[in-house]
Amino acid sequence: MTHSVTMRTAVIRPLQRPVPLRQSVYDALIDLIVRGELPPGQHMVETDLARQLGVSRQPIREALHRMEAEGWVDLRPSQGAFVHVPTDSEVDELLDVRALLEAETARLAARAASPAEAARLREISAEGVAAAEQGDLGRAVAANEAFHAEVAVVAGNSVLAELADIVGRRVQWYYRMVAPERGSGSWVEHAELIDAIEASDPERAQLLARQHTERTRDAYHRS
Amino acid sequence: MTHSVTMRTAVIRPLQRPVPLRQSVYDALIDLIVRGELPPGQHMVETDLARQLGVSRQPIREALHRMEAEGWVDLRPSQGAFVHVPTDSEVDELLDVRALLEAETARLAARAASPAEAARLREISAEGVAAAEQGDLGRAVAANEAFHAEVAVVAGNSVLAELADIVGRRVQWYYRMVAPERGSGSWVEHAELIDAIEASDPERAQLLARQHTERTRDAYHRS
DNA sequence: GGATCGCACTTTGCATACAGTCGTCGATAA
DNA sequence: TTATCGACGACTGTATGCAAAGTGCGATCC
Repeated sequence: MTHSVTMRTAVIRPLQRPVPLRQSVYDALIDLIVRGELPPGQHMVETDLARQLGVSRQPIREALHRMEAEGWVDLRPSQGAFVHVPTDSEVDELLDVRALLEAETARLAARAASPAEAARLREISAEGVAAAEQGDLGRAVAANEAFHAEVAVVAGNSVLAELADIVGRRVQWYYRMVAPERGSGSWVEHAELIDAIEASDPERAQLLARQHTERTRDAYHRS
Repeated sequence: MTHSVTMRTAVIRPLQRPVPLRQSVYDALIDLIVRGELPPGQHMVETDLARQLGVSRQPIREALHRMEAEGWVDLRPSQGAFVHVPTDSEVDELLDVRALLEAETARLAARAASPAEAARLREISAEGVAAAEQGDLGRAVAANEAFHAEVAVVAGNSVLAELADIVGRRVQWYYRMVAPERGSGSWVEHAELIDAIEASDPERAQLLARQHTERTRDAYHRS
């Protein structure tokens, strides 16, 4: 019987539990904000969102609370949720933090990367380049996220990875508000970073990641 | 009338809106966890907590969701909340991140500190020393938190401060589980840090903060 | 005796209901 | 005409209700 063979060799993973509604709502709302449908300062009325998304207020509330913790919205007591309005100084602060987290992630990745992992990074990078050349913005953004996620995995610090992810997504949002065309990442710089990681050169990887973020800052300030 | 005088000189601040129940619940639950009343792995049943705290399930749920985002509990779909069980590797990761954040905070603080702010830090430090000498653990812990908070304020990056606060509190929790006696902070090391900040020596402040966290790591691993 | 199936209880996830608070608009009086 | 007070409407904060999913225990069969 092929079954017994399958049973022996198959990787049993903890299965996919039903995705809670609050998670879907969270994703949907973040998307609305990032895409600019909900502009900064916008009052997000729970009842309206609930009706539009076809769910009750409960999952909406839970998503909004999480979004507040991550800095997407401000929750004024007994007034409700408002899309967060970033100030210039706050953007600078956020970029500082991102530089810190990304640089450390790159450093750790360079210390720990195996040849196979480096190859995987090159793969993703190639996908990103291809998408960018074809002008497929969605695929390029996806590849960019995959790249950062993979570097974080290689670095092997999940706490750091999670923080970097949260901070990174907010930076992406702010960045797109001033430069809608390119949020796909600079693949030339990524290639250099992979070189450093593959060469197991932590200091260089750290420096490159930091420069990468600083370049984002310059681009932001020019707008 | 003294009133008009008061009106003129008083600092009008945005007033304190009613504290949502979820905030109180959040504080209460964190306290229960940190003090060990709810041990790691413990199943936190919403109904029970609601009855014990005298509120409905709703604020409990909201508090638990926030606590999940900050790493205090794990939320298994359709099973509920469980007090997070830290692994050794996770503690190491967390300490790495804390070292990173605290070091950067110290560096920024040293770059920006005014003499008045340095004096304020010395004040808090003195309070901490006094509390420690009298064996008043509660006051010592409070002074320790106040110290870190003040350094964060001086550093002037609120995003960084918030992350450092969240990470720091979790480290405190883990630390107390293995060394209940001293979670009050080492005031000798704090004094050195203040020296560096007062002398506007960012590199030295950064190094001292990093060493401070590494010492925490050693103490943890010895237990 | 041991393993397996099924049932009942527990608990969460989501929906709905109710009450308190805030903002706004209009009426009234100076 | 303008400022102030009051009532109305809208929205949030909290509580409760209901259905589905999960777990554990006991009965049953091998």
